[in-house]
Amino acid sequence: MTDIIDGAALDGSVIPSAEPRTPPPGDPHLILIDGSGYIFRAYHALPPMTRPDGTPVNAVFGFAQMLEKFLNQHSSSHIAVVFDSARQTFRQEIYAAYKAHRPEPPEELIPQFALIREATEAFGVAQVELPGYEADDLIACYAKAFEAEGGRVTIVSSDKDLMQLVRERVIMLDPIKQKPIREPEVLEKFGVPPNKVAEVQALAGDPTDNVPGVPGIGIKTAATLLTEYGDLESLLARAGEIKQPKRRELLLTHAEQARISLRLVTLDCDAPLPLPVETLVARSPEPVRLAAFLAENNFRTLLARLGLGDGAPPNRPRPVAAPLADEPADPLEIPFGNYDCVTDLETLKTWVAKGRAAGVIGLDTETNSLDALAADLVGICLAVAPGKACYIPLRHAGADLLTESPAQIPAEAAIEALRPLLEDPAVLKVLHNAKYDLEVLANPKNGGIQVAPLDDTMMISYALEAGAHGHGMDELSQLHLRHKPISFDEVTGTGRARIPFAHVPLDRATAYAAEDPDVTLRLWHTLKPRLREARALALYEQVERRMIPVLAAMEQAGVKVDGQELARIGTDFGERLVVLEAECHRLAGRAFNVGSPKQLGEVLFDEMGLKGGKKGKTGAYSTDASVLEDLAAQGNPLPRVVLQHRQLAKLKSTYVEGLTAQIAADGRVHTDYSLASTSTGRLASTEPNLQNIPIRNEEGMKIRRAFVAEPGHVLMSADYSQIELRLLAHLAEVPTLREAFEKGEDIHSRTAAEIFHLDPANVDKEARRRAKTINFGIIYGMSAFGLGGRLGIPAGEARGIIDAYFAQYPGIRNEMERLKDEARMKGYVLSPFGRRLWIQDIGAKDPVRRAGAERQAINAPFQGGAAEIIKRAMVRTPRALREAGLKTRMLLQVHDELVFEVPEAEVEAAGATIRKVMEGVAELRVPLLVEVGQGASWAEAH
DNA sequence: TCTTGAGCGTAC
DNA sequence: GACGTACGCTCAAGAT
Repeated sequence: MTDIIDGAALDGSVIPSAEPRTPPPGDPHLILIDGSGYIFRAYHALPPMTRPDGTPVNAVFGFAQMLEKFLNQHSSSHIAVVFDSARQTFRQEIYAAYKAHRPEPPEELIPQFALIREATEAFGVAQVELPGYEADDLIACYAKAFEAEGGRVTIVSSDKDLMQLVRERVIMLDPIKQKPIREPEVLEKFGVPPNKVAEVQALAGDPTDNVPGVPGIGIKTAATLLTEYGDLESLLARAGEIKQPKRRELLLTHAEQARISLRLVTLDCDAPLPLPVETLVARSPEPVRLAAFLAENNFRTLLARLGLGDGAPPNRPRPVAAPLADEPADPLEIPFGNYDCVTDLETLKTWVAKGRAAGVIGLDTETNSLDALAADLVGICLAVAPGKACYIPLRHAGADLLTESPAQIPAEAAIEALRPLLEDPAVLKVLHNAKYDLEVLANPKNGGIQVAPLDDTMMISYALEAGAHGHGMDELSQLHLRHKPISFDEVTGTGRARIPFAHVPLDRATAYAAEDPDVTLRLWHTLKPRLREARALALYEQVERRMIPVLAAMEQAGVKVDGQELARIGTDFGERLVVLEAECHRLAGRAFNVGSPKQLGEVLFDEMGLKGGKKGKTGAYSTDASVLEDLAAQGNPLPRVVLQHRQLAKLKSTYVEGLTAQIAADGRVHTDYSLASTSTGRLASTEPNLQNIPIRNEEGMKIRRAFVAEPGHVLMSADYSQIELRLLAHLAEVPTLREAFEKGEDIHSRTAAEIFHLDPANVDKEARRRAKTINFGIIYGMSAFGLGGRLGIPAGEARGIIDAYFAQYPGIRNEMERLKDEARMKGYVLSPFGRRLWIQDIGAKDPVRRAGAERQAINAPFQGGAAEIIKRAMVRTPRALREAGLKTRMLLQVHDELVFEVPEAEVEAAGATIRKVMEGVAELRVPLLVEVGQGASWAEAH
């Protein structure tokens, strides 16, 4: 399962270095614009210009003007502008003087670089850069990748260094002379074909880049020599044979310099691709965005030329380099609806062809179940462009038993026709909540399709705006597209009137179903570019997107649960509950429902006269555990019995019965992890929730013993020790806590010694308990009142402890204040790895709500940082296990713990591999420590 | 009869 | 008012 994405989305390079494919229809053509060349020319060609706010913009204006003109004159299926992203590259390591005398860019140009990137995005053109690589290298990489896919490539640049890339399907275009450069032009310039250009340059050198070459040898001589000797190495090897003594001497003396020069001028075409080739697909600019950009920079002539000026549209700008000639320019104006229902194979094939030509498609499935692992595929929907979508019914039935099934393509035939598209490494599939559809389609009964490569708009939204709002498709559609999609309930009805989707008439099914991939594709166009702007692209590509197949595999694997054991526990609990209930009734003097807090409150407070005020806005008595504990301490026996009843009732209903109902035919329980439901980046687990299985007391532990391994296997648990406190020591830079973690000391004892000024040997249990409470309380933003309540001491005394804590650890207080300020200023706080965690209510007038938001702001980075660390471990561990030749499977994640099923023979190797990955996944200022255990059950693995 | 929210308790 | 993040169960009241 993980394999389908691994090679693709993971490193950004979806293009395998396989045989060239048959070119898809529609002439795949990638235009790569050398952004640096454009910038340089724009800057020097135009006199200084500034915006009203004083920002220099002459290069931005020139760049935008040139780009607009170019897009107006050329069109292609794919396009990108490539920028340099480093002064320090591998070339400086080879030869320190490389480009050493290049002056720093002029001061007025520096603030314009960012604006130029904005301009590129505003025109709807992808921009590519990669730290440590020059634009030329990236151009080489993308040319190679696209050519391997059967496409052709045009490089727009006048940089002669790029001429080495010219070949049959790769040409250059000189942007000044508007002249194509093919092999003859290269031959004319260098006297050799393109594949020898680098060697000529290696001999001749290049003063502008400080490439030394061999003194006294120019391009002409170099070409002659290479033609005679074949290649540089042969020439250097046989230099002694050269007749002219001077030339011979020079070559012999400077042979090594020539070799170094060759490495400097040879472009590196094996760099990772920062963006998948598919995302470079040409698209029309969003008029609103483009107009906003042009207006912001006061580019009125361009606004006017594009028909975007004041009182602009109705005159829509013409499509610029649009992939489909008949696509209108503004996605917001393309109507929803009017979708095709595909019921014959010929039509389906045309949709498959359209999808391949588009390179990016929206995809969604319709099924008969929310449970991905159980669902039968009922239909598939595709979108090939905004507004162009279809529904392909596969297993629709008549509305009732008397009505015949509607005509549709036999499911197997349709699936086989779609498989090449859905598995095509050159077609990016965009889904919303991809994990679900991946699992449905991977199921053999639904075709066993391995969808790749993919993007997930839910995860894109989550990477951008966790905590700001939900990430369901309907919500995002209304938020970003101002469109309310047809709801599922509208189509199927609700309650007992609900009909299975397979029975919905095809016209209504199509109107609903095809809208989903249409919305998804439009959301992708809107949201994907924002990842870069929010500095969230790496988070999305390297963590969130990779989690999808990892979690799918974990869900599919499931964990074995001993149903008979659960049944025995349930019987035991049931018998004891009967006794406890009778005892409650006896102590109350009457029968009542012990499970009803309302009735219990009446018994305890109205009838028995115990004291304990009201709570909550409903005015009801609170009867929670802390209240009952207090009452029990007063000497009344009933609360104690109720507490015991509550505990067993909880275990029986939620864990014994709830869990038993979830055991699948394979004897295992398959949870559903949600990837985008928390505000901090944590996962959540549902149906069943396997992240809150009891562990803290003996009765609860019995449940955990029912989680077992297959025969011949053990369960292995690996959990991060004190990860959030380590993050506290890391983020707040607390030297003494760092030292304690480095030495492996007991962190709470160390804290106790420091805040209570005790000799470490004299820290007793109570002091340690208080220190532990405050350590965790800090991470939760706890107040003196809360701490006092927790410790059972007056708030004043708790205040003293907190003051002592902050006096000892001023860095922590500073960090807490900084986080609150950050949230107030920006509306979000940054996690330790840069994720934006949005905080609701931080600007609320209501002080209660605002205080709550401040606690969230304090807690979110710690919780979110820990979540990110374990996610990184999760995307690496399966691969590491595989590469170690192990069959160990990762089954569960519980926030700071991973659970594996390990063949007995692999225990040692798996433990070592897992620990190594988990501990090495982040470099903090304190070490990460992972505790590993194993046993026949989850209880024993701890 | 079904849906919804409160109250409670489980985990990290 | 007072400790962050989740999910699921039962009860009870209100909607259908």
